[in-house]
Amino acid sequence: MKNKFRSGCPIASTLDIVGDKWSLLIIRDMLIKHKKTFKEISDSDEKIAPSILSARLKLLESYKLIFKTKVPDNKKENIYLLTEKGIRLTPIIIEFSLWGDSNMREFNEIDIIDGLKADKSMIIGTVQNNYNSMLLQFA
Amino acid sequence: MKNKFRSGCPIASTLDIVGDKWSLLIIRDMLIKHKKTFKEISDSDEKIAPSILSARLKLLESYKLIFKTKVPDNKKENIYLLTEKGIRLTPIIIEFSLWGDSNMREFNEIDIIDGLKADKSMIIGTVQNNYNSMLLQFA
DNA sequence: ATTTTTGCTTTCATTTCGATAGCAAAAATA
DNA sequence: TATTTTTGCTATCGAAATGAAAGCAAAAAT
Repeated sequence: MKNKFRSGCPIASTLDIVGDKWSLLIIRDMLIKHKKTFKEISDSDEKIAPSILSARLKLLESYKLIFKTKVPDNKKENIYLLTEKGIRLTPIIIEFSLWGDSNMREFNEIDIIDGLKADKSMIIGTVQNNYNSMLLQFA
Repeated sequence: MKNKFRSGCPIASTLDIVGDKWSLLIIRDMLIKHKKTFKEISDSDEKIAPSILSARLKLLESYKLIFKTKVPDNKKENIYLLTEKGIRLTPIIIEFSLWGDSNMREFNEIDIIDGLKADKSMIIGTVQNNYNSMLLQFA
């Protein structure tokens, strides 16, 4: 894996990893919808192609935003879970959600998301707590 | 301009506009470094190609994140400024900065950014206030 | 009057994307 | 046990985006 970082700027470096059209949607599905398998993530509204999903999962794993595991009773199915690093993307996801909700209605019909009017840090806390609770069954 | 939105999800819709490797870096330069001309933005650490910068500025303008103006004593130079919609991206930019600062040091040497330890909403407020103050000279 | 700067556009090679098909191993079903 | 279905991918290939370099006209500076 060659060095793909354009500069030492933390914003640019973050964009170098998740600055594409798909990575943050994969994270969204994992973090908010608790999707865990290739199949589940494939079945999103936005129809990600398997070749892209495969490549993104590998990349996200290489930067330790996600990790791969299995459950004892299924030898085939991979379970993809967010690491701490990945879970810490929650504030970014929530800010994207809030910005789209407030600023894109002029150009696209935006879904109403329940609870988006609540206090920001509470939303972030809730999302992270819910994910961590779900994680316990794999610990 | 064809409809390029993949779904009604606010996160996906935001990604459809600024979900590429360059748009948020252009916004960063405008918002934080107060860059205003094609030349100034071209001279970033990350060396954006003029063809890409040109295309991005047009796109950001079409979605009303930025607007173009001129100063009376220079007929050539375009001045690019952030709109309200654009300025409202501040929380996203700050979260990218914080996440990169905390999570990417393992993979890239990340610049130390002054004042990033301060209270999040204070940082956001300061960045936005500074930008708005600068804007006054064009009002 | 000449040179330099600015804000682009054009060109074209390279890279990435993305739709579709395919496939082997495992799981489910008969 | 045999067959079918599901899962988690990989391969292929045309289309789109990226990016390096050159070019260029209008304006500004000298």
